[in-house]
Amino acid sequence: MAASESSRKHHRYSEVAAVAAKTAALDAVFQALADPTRRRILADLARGESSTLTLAMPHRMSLPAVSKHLGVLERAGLIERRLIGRERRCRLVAKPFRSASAWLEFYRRFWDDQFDRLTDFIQTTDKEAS
Amino acid sequence: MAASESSRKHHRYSEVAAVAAKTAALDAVFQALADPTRRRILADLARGESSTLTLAMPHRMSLPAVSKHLGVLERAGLIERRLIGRERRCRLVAKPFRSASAWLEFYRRFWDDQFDRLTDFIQTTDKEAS
DNA sequence: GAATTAGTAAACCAACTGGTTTACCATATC
DNA sequence: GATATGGTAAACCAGTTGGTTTACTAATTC
Repeated sequence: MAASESSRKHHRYSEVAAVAAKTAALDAVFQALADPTRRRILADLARGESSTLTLAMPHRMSLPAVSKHLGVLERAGLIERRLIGRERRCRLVAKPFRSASAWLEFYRRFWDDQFDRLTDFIQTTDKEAS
Repeated sequence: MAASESSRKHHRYSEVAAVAAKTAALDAVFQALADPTRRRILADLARGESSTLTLAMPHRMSLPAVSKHLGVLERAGLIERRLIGRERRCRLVAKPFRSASAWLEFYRRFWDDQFDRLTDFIQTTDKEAS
C-alpha cells in the first residue's frame, strides 16, 4: 500500500472519528439540556460561579440527586468544577453551548425565509379567518 | 375577592402554566435532538420532504425503529406528517428549532466576550507553554 | 382479486435515567 | 479532638428509551 494511500485512508478515518466524536458530544450536550433541573442549574451558573449546596437550594430533591445532575453537566462539558476547601465550585464552560448553537444554526434558514412552512400555514389560516 | 385580584391571580397562574408548557416543550425538543439517528433524519428532511422508507434507508436498523424515531420527532413538534396514498410524508417544522436556538442564545454572552472562561484557560496555557 | 408495498401496533428486552436512602470522607469549626 | 458541614459513593427502584420480532392494515400493482 502506497504511503499516500495509507495517509489518505488515515485521514478519512480521522474524519470519521472526528465526526463520531462531535456526534457523541452533541448527544451528551442535548441530553444534558433536556432536563429542566439542569437547565435551571445552568441559568443559575450564568449569574456566577456557585457551589453544589447553593445550586441545590432551589430544587425540591435530595442533595445526591443534584450532585448527579452536576455530574451529567460536567460529563457533557457544560460546566467545570474545582475544589475550594470542602466546597465544590462550578462554573459554565462556553464551548458546548457554542457547538449546540452552531448545529441549530443550520436549520435557521427554515424560519428566516420562505422555507418556514409554519409561517406559510399561519398566513393561510389568517387569510381564511379574515 | 376583587375582580382585579382574581384576574391577577389568573394571570400569574397562566404565566406559570405557560412557562411550564415551554419547559416541557424544551425538554421534548432537546431530548429529540439528543440522538444521532434523529439528527440525521432532520438533516435529510432539511433537503426536502421525505417518506418513512426513504428516511429509513441510511440507517442500519429495522423500519419500526425508524418509525418510532419519527414519532419522537413528531411529538417534539420538529416534524409534521401527512398521508399521501400509502406513503407518510414528513417535513420539518421551524418553530421548535427557533425555541431551542433562542434558549441557547441566552448563553451566547459566555463566548461572545471576556466571559468565555475556556478562552482564558487556553490563553493561560499557551503562555505557560511558550 | 391476488400479491406487493409502505408502513404502524404490540409485545418484549436490555440498558439508561432520575430519583431515593444510607453510608462514608474530608474540611472546617468549637 | 469532637462535632458540624459540604459534599460524593453505592445500592436500590420505577419508569423511560432504543432496539428487536412478529403480526397486522391499507393502498397499489399485476
